[in-house]
Amino acid sequence: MKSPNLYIYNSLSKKKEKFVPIHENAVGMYVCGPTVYSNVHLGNCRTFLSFDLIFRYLKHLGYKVRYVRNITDAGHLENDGESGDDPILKKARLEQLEPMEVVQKYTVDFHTIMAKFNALPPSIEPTATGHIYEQIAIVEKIIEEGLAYEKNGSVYFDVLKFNQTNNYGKLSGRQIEDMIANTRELAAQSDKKNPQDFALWKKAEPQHIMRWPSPWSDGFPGWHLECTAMSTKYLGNQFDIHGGGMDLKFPHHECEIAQAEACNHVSPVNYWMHANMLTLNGKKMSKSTGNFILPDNMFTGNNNILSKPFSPTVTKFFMYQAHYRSILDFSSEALEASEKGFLKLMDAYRTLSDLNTSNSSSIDINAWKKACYDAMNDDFNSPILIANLFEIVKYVNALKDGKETITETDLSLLKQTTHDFLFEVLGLEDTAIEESQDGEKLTAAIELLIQLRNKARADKDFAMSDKIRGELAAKGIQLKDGKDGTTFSLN
RNA sequence: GGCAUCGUGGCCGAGUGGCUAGGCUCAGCUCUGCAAAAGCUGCUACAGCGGUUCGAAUCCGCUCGAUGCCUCCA
Repeated sequence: MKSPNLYIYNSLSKKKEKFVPIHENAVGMYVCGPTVYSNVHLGNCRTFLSFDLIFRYLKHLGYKVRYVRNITDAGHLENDGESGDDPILKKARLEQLEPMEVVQKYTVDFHTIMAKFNALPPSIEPTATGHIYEQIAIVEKIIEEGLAYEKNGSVYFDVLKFNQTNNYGKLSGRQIEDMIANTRELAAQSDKKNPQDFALWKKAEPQHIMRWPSPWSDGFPGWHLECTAMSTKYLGNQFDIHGGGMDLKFPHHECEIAQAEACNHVSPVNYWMHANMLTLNGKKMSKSTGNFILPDNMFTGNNNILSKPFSPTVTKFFMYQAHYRSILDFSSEALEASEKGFLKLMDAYRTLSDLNTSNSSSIDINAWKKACYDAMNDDFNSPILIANLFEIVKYVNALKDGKETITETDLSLLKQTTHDFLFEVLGLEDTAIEESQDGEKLTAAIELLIQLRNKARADKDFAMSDKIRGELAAKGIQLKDGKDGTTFSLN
């Protein structure tokens, strides 16, 4: 493959950097996946769709990508105190299920939703509970390094000691002094030496069902540990890209860096990438506050936020019209605007197949193609890519009107490039054409009505022609009279 | 309170030290039996106040406002 000129914004350096993978032509990428204790909401999906785009584009460039995205199926404590509650256990009690039934139920839901979005499955999707052994080994190593201590069956990471030789806070831009100065007064029951320390292993309370034996106690791993265990296991001590939602930057990713550096004495990740939040009513979507929408409820229209249902592909197109590092606010108006644009774009793409070619091109397709790649090479700038794709709407119309010309070679390049970006890179789906048998029958029936209407129009029987048009419109079938005949669309 | 990000035209949303982002809406026009659809054209914005500069919406400072993190969260 030719070396692409790809630049990635690195959260660690706060700069765009040229992307140079550790191994030529291969990329290791880890993304923090969901905690499966309830249905994924649309905000969660945005992050995974952002990284789906990145995964797809890296593959499109010719990289062999190993994309690891975990499933967090071992609950984390909600609070540091002993009274903390694990969301998976809480949900299990609520729904009267075994914890692993909860996990299974919402893992399936997650996969179903991501499939509806036409997101590619990751190369490896490991679970936290499947890697308890690896996590224990890491805790042992960190203790051996003298950077963790055991207290009452739990093990904590010694942040202050780590910070003497390393830089804790380099990802999130926090100074440990500030953190100490701003420590809130906690109830004093903690086993930690310092409030900044975080748990590597927690001893299970008697009522805690999810527990595993360890050298320190029957318990469960700390909530930053699984990602370190699974990323290093499948990608090595150092790998190219680590991604996740912006809200995981601190403390989760900061702690991952500390754990990995404590174990392996090297910085684990070359490029840290953070996808920004999807907001609703100007606030982050969040399960705990109830400010969220479930994907299925927007696909069906069963919600009181949106004016109508929106398909997964339109939703995705809407998201990709904003850059992954920008906050995106979710509203019915914005979705509707995206939907109209999307349909227009798809229409133009389809028309590409019906164009006439000439001996010369008046449009510089290679320059246009380069602009598309330049956009994506600039930190995966999908809004610019989409703006470029909208150019084909103008091309198609100008070519149809004979105002521009194109050679057969250029037209096929245009078609191929558009196809690649639309379907391979953005992973969109053309929903207009339902290739079902029912669809064919419906099409045949409507075309018959179109013929009858055109006959009526030719006979100046406008009462009849308007009746056909009106009745079909009432059924959600819109007729569109064009120069080359009448087509229809289903609303 | 601390750390960080952001504030762009009616709406959404890119980007940049000097050159039209793009989409949607709206208006006018073309087409049409009429309408819709489609197409064309038009609508020139960067929170406020200072500073740097030949030139800033883009860099710097301050003010105001919003959001995220600091407790589980994509």
